[in-house]
Amino acid sequence: MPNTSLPAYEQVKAFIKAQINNGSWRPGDAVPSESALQAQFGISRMTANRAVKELAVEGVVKRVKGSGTVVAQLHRISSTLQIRDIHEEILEREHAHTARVIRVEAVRADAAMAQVFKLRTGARLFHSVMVHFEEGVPIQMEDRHVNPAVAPNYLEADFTETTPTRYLLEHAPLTEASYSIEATLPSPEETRCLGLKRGEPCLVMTRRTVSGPHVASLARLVYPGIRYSFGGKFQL
Amino acid sequence: MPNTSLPAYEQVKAFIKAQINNGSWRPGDAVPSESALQAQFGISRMTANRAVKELAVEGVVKRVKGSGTVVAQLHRISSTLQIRDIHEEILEREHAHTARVIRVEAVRADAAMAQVFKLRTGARLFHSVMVHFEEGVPIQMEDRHVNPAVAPNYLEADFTETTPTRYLLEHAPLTEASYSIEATLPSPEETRCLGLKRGEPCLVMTRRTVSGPHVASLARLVYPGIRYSFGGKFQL
DNA sequence: CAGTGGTCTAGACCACCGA
DNA sequence: CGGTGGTCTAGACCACTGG
Repeated sequence: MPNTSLPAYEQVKAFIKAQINNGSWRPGDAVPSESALQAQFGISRMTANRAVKELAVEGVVKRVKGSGTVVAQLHRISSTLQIRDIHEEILEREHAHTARVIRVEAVRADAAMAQVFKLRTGARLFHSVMVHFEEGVPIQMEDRHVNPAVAPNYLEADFTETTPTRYLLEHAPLTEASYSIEATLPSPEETRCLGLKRGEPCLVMTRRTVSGPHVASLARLVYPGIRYSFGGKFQL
Repeated sequence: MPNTSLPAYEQVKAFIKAQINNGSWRPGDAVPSESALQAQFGISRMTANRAVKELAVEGVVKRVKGSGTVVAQLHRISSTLQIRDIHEEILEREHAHTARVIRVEAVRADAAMAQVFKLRTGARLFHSVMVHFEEGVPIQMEDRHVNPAVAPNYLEADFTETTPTRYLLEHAPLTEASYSIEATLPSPEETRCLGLKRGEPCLVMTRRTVSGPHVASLARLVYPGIRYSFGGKFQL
């Protein structure tokens, strides 16, 4: 009873987590039912429900309708990987963000790009290439293709003032995104623009965004492997 | 009104998401208050609260106590990065998992390792090195240090039968974990064990797990950059 | 001050599960 | 069948925000 001021459902959550952490309840063991918790803590069922439901969302317990609640088998080591606008990310570290625009142009989709955007080969696409600097140090090279249907004036945007990510989010409501992170060796141009030495590896995030019916954008974000890492934390 | 059978709170969530996705409500715009939704949908306040609260958890809207709810500024492109036992991950792809144990031993902590584990320099640690294969192809090299306090019999485990991750999860309830993902060039030993060519880059995940009062384990997981990527998806 | 979200209650009906 | 979780209601008190 360390905190009587905590909300009741938080106290119930803390109690359950404590039983799991100190080993009293092993994975697969049953967790008290909502009505049992209701009686034990002198709370209403809605409050007990909220506590257990949130633990289920966090992956700590597993609920089966009609059957009961059990401690989750493997405590998931999971974490929310935030993919954010590089501008905001740098500002949050209280650093200065600058950008150098290398290329903004209209291009024709090759077969691979056409497939990504669900357009025909040769369809018109916008293409931008730029380098982002944090405190003057190159930290990301952004090579992006954009569907003209969602941002017809993309070529006129001033990307020293706003980022493509921000521009797109403001002009095309985001409905879906997928990404992958890989390690690769950069191309000669990427090596030069990021100020890398020969053979130095990079983290590459490829990100595809969807806005309503359209595939909005495909971005290839190249980070110097030695100056950048994706990280996260998870707490039970 | 496509689905009258959907739970009421899901209908409210769908309504709000639709307004955002079709551009009627822009980032920063106010979302109707709980009492307004209550009246509009003919539901109780608890139900309206649940709908908006879940959207807040998903990052679609932002709530400020006493002030109100607004559409989130930047729709977070976020995704749960699952960090899982490599054995389960491979089985889920319906592939065969095998492992080759290279080294299992007790070592003395150097200064850096001691700091990670919050032990004194020279303290006894367990150390294991192994390679995981998917369908016979090397896919991860795992170099792991383990705190003897949480797994005193670690050296006796048969890691061709179980993975260190699984062994630790079963012997030490997990309370906290942090990780980072970087791109690096592998060491000569890693290059050899993973069957890489010279200069081929790798994804390295460094993962630290905590169990109760102890730092349980520090793992360095090396993946061939060309054969592996971390990926995820996000849907509004 | 009135309006907001945060929390909570004491009921309720339902679909589902296992015995 | 009884117990479970999933959902919902119609109230309530509180702390906080803004004008």
